[in-house]
Amino acid sequence: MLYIYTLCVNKYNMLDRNTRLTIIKNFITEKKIASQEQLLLLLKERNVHVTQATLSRDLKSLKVGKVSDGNRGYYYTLPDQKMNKETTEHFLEDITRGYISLAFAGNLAVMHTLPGHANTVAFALDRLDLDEITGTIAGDDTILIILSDGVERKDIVNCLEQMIPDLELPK
Amino acid sequence: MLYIYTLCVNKYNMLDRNTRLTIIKNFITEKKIASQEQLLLLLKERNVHVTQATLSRDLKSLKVGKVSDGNRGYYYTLPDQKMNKETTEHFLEDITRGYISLAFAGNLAVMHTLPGHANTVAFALDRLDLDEITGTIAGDDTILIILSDGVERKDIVNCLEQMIPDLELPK
DNA sequence: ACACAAAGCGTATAAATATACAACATGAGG
DNA sequence: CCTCATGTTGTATATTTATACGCTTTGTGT
Repeated sequence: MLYIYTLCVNKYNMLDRNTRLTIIKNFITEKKIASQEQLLLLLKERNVHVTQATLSRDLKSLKVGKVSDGNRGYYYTLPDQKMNKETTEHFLEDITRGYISLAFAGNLAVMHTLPGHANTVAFALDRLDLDEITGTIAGDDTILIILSDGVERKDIVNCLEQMIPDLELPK
Repeated sequence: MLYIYTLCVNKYNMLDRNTRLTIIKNFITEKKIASQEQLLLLLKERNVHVTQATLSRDLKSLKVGKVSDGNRGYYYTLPDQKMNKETTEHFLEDITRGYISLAFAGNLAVMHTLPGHANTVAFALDRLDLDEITGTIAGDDTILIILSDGVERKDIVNCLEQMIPDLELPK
């Protein structure tokens, strides 16, 4: 992951707010951050100097939550973006966000997703209305994709690859 | 929803801790609770008298998180019970606890479980990361298991038998 | 250029949450 | 019965997070 941010500063040496929010989002996605103080230090390492008060406001505006790590700790999380926008672009984003892997068995395809994302991804696949896909069934993190008659593995891989070049698809 | 709790109190008039935790879980499930103070009042209405300190400890032990409501507010949430312990031993226990039977159809396997256990068992099967299994889809008491290419029925039976000798598997 | 409104920030402080500590309760072993 | 180890709680306090207030910046209309 590469962080890109402008170095534009005003006379008060403040980084642009949106840039800071982006950096914060990246930190929260990548690391398990337990407190604003910890985040403050991480930002300081990146030469982003703000106070705890600003951070508190930033987190609220990002709608960041705090959840258990399963043991004794807590860490910040970004909210699930289950937006209701109904555009192809949005569906592709949903797929990209949840996708982990794709495999085949017989005439079925099995897509693994992040936990809880299967529904969102399957919904997106349905709404894309692809000829190659007859239907999908979603569990929690697995989607069964029923391929249309005569559709080969490479067809569906090509189809997905064309729409979302970033996906790590099977050969 | 009916709340059931014992009225057993000791000489310090304290309700049983587990009972209180159950009541708290119910509240958190049903309502959007934004602070410990609010929860304190709700409990008081049910004649459960504790201090904020105890509540803080209760929430931590329940691994309760706090997430955005999408607007300006935050509310408590219980963690997904799926992501708890992540050890092979634990997964095998989950399978043993829920397993009822296994059957085959084509290149698919169908596992029956105790009602409500399918998700837990399927999650465990997934996380064991077996070569023989391409994916699973869980309903309430049934799991569809998609076998990997070239895997025979006896392969999957052997595999499960080796890991969990106690299971009653098909001959 | 000027006035005004809106947004962003830091300081100081308030509000919310966590915890150190000591008291009491409970259960196991002697 | 006693003693020790463990667990639960309240009080008081520490830590963490949110916000009121005043200042600076930026944009907009005149």
